[in-house]
Amino acid sequence: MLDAKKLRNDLDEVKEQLKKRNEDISALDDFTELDHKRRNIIQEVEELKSKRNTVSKQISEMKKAKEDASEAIAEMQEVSQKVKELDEELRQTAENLTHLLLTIPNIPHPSVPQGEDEDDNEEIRQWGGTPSFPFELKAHWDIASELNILDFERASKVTGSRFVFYKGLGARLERALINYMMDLHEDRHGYIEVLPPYMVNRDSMTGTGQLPKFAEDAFQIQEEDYFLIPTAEVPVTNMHREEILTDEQLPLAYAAFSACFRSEAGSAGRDTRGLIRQHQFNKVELVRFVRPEDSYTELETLTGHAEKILQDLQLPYRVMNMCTGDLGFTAAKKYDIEVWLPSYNDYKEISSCSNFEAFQARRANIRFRREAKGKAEFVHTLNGSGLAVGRTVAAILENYQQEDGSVAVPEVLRPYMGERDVIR
RNA sequence: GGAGAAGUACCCAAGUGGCUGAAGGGGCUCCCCUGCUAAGGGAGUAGGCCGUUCCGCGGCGCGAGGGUUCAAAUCCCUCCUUCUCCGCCA
Repeated sequence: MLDAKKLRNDLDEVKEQLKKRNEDISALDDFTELDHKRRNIIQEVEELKSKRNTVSKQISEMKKAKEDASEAIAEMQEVSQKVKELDEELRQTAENLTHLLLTIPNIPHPSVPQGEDEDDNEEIRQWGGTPSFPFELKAHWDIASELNILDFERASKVTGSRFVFYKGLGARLERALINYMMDLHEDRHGYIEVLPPYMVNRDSMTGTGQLPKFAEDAFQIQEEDYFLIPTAEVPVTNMHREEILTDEQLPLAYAAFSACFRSEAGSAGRDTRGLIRQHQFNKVELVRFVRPEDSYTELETLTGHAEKILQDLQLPYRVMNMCTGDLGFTAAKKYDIEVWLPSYNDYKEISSCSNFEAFQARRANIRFRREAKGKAEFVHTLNGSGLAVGRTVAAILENYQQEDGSVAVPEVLRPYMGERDVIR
């Protein structure tokens, strides 16, 4: 959510900034009118309430003095009726205004390259080069089925398409990665470990920006107004919804492992094979609450924490600075980390590291105070995958495949794999 | 899931319709007093949000949302959370 005061003062400038996103922002045209209407009603209704408060007190005194107050009471009956009508009108107007604000995307940071779509994203750096294979390489789903460590067929029988059973050393590899990532972030990068709820309520989904605009991307629980989390970002960021943090608490950093659930609406036919696009997948998510002035150096720190995993795993990757047209609704700036997938002969997103500035904090009302008596300010929130576990498994299977069909185990994972050095 | 009880400020807590724009404690901050400390005395402690003609004024705030009333922490309804007991369960 953007700052209503900023929209009031610099609407044209905001529009100019948002145009770069290549998105429909015509809803903003109604802002000024709604904002004025709201403030006019407030003035009118508060004047009446003030009068009512004063006269009510007089009525009380008149009654005590045994005077006749019926005239004043009759008058206040009318005032109260009017107040009721105006309050309703105000509620309606404020709701419209809030809804409008909730559907306007974040303003891109000046360091975000301007562009229309993913082709305009800017490569920041590469790591690890691209490996060549002296034999015919296989896609991870073929490697996995030959090793009997992933079972897509039975998962579609038991549930449906885009679900998977991990089996044997496949399941072990997934679990090893989760433990490896969590240990690293907790022990070396200073994150507090969190195991969050996998369902959240509507306010939480609104706080981080999944609702109201992107309802079709989420799975919703029928009996309750709950949603399966599409990422641990939602429960973890919302942990501090409606809170005022102290300055000493910042920067506050959480690492959370969770399953993630996405309906993948509109992705029919894309990445249909393998682990890349599932309705349920595991992810380790890093979430940071920081002082506004620190958020851009924090974004670099956060991205570095995610990159460290890939470096330890010796997986080639590149870091992309997402352009204005590919930024996503909530981010002011976003780096995608893309891992090399030999079967795609291309890089594929494995982590997304974003600075939301105050966009989520304003929606979720997460603030901090620099001094005990100081004014509460919005924090900046950031998050990034560290990493998507399923895609990491895919990358390991493909990059570590060997001619005989086996897969070498990355060295850092061996302690987590019962000291095995190969999956065969 | 059933039955009961409770949600008031940083914490505890009084409060059954109008001097409650919330008593009283505790804690915290500042001051006084006594070599230091403890004890004692005094003052402050509703923040937050919203509006505004912004060193001021006004509105809303007693779990949340509605309702009754000239007037609601107080009466009524719905919901949420916590606690106790029962049931079920990993």
